[in-house]
Amino acid sequence: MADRPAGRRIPEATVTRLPLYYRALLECADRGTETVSSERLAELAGMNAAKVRKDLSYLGSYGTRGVGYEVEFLLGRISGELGLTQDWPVVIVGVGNLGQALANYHGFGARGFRVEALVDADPAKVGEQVGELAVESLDDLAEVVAERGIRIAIIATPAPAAQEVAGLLVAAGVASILNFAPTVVSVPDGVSLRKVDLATELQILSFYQAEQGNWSGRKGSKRAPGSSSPVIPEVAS
Amino acid sequence: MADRPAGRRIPEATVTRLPLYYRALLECADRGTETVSSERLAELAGMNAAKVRKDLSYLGSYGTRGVGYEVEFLLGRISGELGLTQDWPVVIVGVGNLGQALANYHGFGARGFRVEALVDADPAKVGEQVGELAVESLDDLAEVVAERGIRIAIIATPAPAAQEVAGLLVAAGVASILNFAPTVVSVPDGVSLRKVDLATELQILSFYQAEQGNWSGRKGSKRAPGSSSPVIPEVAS
DNA sequence: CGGTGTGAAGCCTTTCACAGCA
DNA sequence: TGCTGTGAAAGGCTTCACACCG
Repeated sequence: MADRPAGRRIPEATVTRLPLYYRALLECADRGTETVSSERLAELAGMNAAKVRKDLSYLGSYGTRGVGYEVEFLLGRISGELGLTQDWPVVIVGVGNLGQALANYHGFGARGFRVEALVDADPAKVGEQVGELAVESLDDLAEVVAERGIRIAIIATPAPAAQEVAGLLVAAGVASILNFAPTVVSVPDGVSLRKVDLATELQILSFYQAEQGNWSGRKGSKRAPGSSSPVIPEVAS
Repeated sequence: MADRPAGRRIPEATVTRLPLYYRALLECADRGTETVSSERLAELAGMNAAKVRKDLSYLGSYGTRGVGYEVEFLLGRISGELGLTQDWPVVIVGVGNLGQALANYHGFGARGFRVEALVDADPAKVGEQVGELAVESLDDLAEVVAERGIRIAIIATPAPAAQEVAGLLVAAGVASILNFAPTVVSVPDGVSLRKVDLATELQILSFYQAEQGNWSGRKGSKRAPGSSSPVIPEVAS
């Protein structure tokens, strides 16, 4: 949050890139670098310098001409904007292959997210231990979400269950959902939804693969989208 | 492939949506529906009708005015375009939590991709059985890729190994890479690269979450963003 | 000088709206 | 009449290029 230049809205495309800058800046900090130029930052984030400057300008004018950006300061600025100054408790719904892998993925904790609960509809799975957590019942979802103040959820169920689970999550007070189930899920206004679809990503690659016979200089797929969204995503060079 | 209207290039944004239409059409086919209107298809794919028509028009004019699109025909058209008429053998490099989950994920097989090999740099993991496959050594990567005609790879290694693995893959002849490692990877021109970054996705959600105090009608992010796909257009290990 | 900050231009994507065909 | 196909308009994103400042 903090005091971004009044009335300035950060474009969606920029928002999806802030985490990349954040990661790049963390690397700089680890190495003890104190300032970075937009060019260097672009290199670390797989971007180009003009885009970096434009993006950062939405946060305010925090660079020093002739020098660059202060790493620590910018880190604070971005983590504030991304809401990473606090730890977000997260619930994962669906404890299959993917759900378990996500539960054991330590990249979340390192980035301000704490997997606080695992939930599954299958009674056979309830009670099972996964890492530090015991799987809880879908019936207790509302309670779990409310008690632990959870606002962010990950859906890792099979496709047919996803929409129903999303409904339960929203009813329980979750405001942001990351959906891994390969199906369309809709949520009411005011709830954020992003999706990650593994098979879809491969199919997109397959398109360019198939196209390669008559290749004619198209850039692979810098992703960005999105898809990333994500996909965006985002380099082929 | 096939005879798309000569000289017509399919925009990147459209390409990322073709898999969604494909999935929606498969649902229609399952239900025995023979034709769909752009409106219905939009609903099933979480899109709007105008966009669907525009997107499909890049494949050629295959709808019937006053009626809609023939499901079977369009399925054939899209799967041809996406190169799904053949099965693509895929190699997964990095058999940690995520790599294993991906190896066991049956959504790939259902969509024209066959996980044909698992590779890891850790000698302790080599030989280990994961599902139907035995883990092979990174040292044998080039051989594995060449012998099985692999063109598509998934990187599910820790971040520090990703760039090196990408290099090995490209050298071995892989032309499309899906990167789950949370780091920037660069590849030469002509090689397609997409990325899925789990922590990044959560951070984007976190942004909108943090923003909610001063919410003012921005759509959370129904992905497109991207996402990535997006659904994101996304995971890491 | 070197590197930021930013108008302006250009490109891509989405949306609109309606002509045209089954 | 109903729904596609598509020009045209609108909006957003990226790139350019340079004024400005430390």
